[in-house]
Amino acid sequence: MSTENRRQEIAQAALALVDRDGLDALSMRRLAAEVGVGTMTLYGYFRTKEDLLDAVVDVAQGGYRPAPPAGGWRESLRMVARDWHRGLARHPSLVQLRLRRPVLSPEAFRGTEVAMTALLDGGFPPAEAARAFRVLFLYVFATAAFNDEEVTPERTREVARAAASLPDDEFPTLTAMMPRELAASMGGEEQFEYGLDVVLDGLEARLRSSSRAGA
Amino acid sequence: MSTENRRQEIAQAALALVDRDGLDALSMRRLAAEVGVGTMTLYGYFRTKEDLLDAVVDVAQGGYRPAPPAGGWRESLRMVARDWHRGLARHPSLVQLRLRRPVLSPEAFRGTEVAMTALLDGGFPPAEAARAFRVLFLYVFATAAFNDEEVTPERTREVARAAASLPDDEFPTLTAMMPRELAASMGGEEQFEYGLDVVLDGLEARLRSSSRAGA
DNA sequence: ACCTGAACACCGTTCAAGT
DNA sequence: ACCTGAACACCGTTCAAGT
Repeated sequence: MSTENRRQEIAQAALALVDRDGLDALSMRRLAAEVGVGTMTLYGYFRTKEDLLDAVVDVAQGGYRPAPPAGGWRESLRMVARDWHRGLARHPSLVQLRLRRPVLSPEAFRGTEVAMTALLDGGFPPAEAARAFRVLFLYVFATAAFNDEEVTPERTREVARAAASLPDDEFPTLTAMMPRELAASMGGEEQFEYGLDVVLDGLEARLRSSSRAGA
Repeated sequence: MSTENRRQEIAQAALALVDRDGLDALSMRRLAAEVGVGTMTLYGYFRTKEDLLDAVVDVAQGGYRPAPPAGGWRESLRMVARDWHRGLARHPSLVQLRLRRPVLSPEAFRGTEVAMTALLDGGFPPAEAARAFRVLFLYVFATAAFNDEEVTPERTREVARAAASLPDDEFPTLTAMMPRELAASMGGEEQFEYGLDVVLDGLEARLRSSSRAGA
C-alpha cells in the first residue's frame, strides 16, 4: 500500500526528469540519485526499466478526463483529438514511450471510449467505427512523433534550403515552387488543424458511402 | 573515393544488422566485429554514431524509384503511399530512425516530388498541396510506427481481453461491443487501405471546398 | 595515411551482503 | 523486510600510440 504510493512517487519523478531532459536522460542510476536512494533500491519497486517506463506512461496519462461529448460525432472526435494533441505536447516523451509497444492500460482508453461512442451514435457500424477511430489516433500520434510543435524561422530556412538545393532536373516541382510551402507543412497548429479536417472529412465520406451501401 | 565505397559497404552492413536484429542491436563495437575491423576504425568513416545512422537511412532509401505517375492525383498518391508502406515494411527500423530527426537528403524526397506534382496538376494550390502531402506522409509513417504489420490471433486475444476487462461502468461502449473490432483495427493491410481511402477522400473534400472558394 | 587498444564515463541488472 | 555496494557485461567516444 505505502509501497504502491512510493512507486507512484518514483514514477512521477521519472516523468519530471523525462519532461525536463528527454527520454534518453532517464537512467536507473540517475533517477535513483534524483530520488535520493541507491540505484538498486529502485528494483524493489520496478522489476525492470521497462516496468518503470510503463508506470511513467500511466502517470503521464493519469489526470486525463475527456470533456463530456457535445455536438455530433465530428465535434466529439475533434475534441478528443485536441485533448490528446495537448497531452502529447505536455509530455513529449509519451509518444516515444508508446512507440515501443501498444499501451493497453485503462488510462489509455478514456478517449477511445468517448470517440467510439460518438462514432456509433453517428451511424458508423461497429467494425468501421473501430477502423475510423484508429485513423484518427494515428493522425494525432503521427503529428506528435514527426511534426515540429511550431515551425521556427530557422527550421523554415533549413527545410527550404534543403528543398531548393535538390538537383532541379530530378526535382522540378520541389525546387521550382515548393521550398517554403514544404517548410510550413512540417509542423505547427495550422497544419494540425488542416489534417484534422482532412481526416474528419474523409470519415464523413466513408460514412456516407457505407450507409448508402447499407440502406 | 574508395573511402566513400567503404563507407557505403559499412552502412550496408549496419542496415543488414538492423534489419536482422533490430535497431537496439546496432552498436559501434558489434558492427565493427561484424565487419571485421577494430571498433575505432569505424570512426575513420563516420564522425559519430549519429552520422552512421544517417548513412543507414540513405542506404535503406537508396534503391527507391517511384513508378512514373499514371491516372489522377488520387492514384498517384495512392501509389506513393503504397511504395513507402512497402519500403517501411522491408526495413522496419527506418521509421525509428526517421523519428529521431527529419531526413532532408535527396533520397527522401523522390516520393514527395511525384506526389506534389500530382497534387498541383490535380488543382491544389501550392500551399495546400504541401499540407495535403504532409497528411499522407504522416498517415503512412504512423501506420509503420504504431500499427502491427499483421494482426495475429494472439494479438487479437490480447487486445480483446484488455478491452473486455475494462470496468464496464466507465467504458460501456468498449466492453459491450468493441473488443474484437478494436483488435482488428490495430494493424494489417485492410486497415491500412481503409485509412488510405479516408485520407484521399478527405483531401478530395478539401480540394472541392478550396476550388469552390477560389473560383 | 590508416588503423586500433586502452581508458573514461557511462549503461541495466545480478548477486551477495548489509541493517 | 528493506536497502544497497560491488561486480559483470555492455555502451559511445577520446587519446595516444602503433604500422
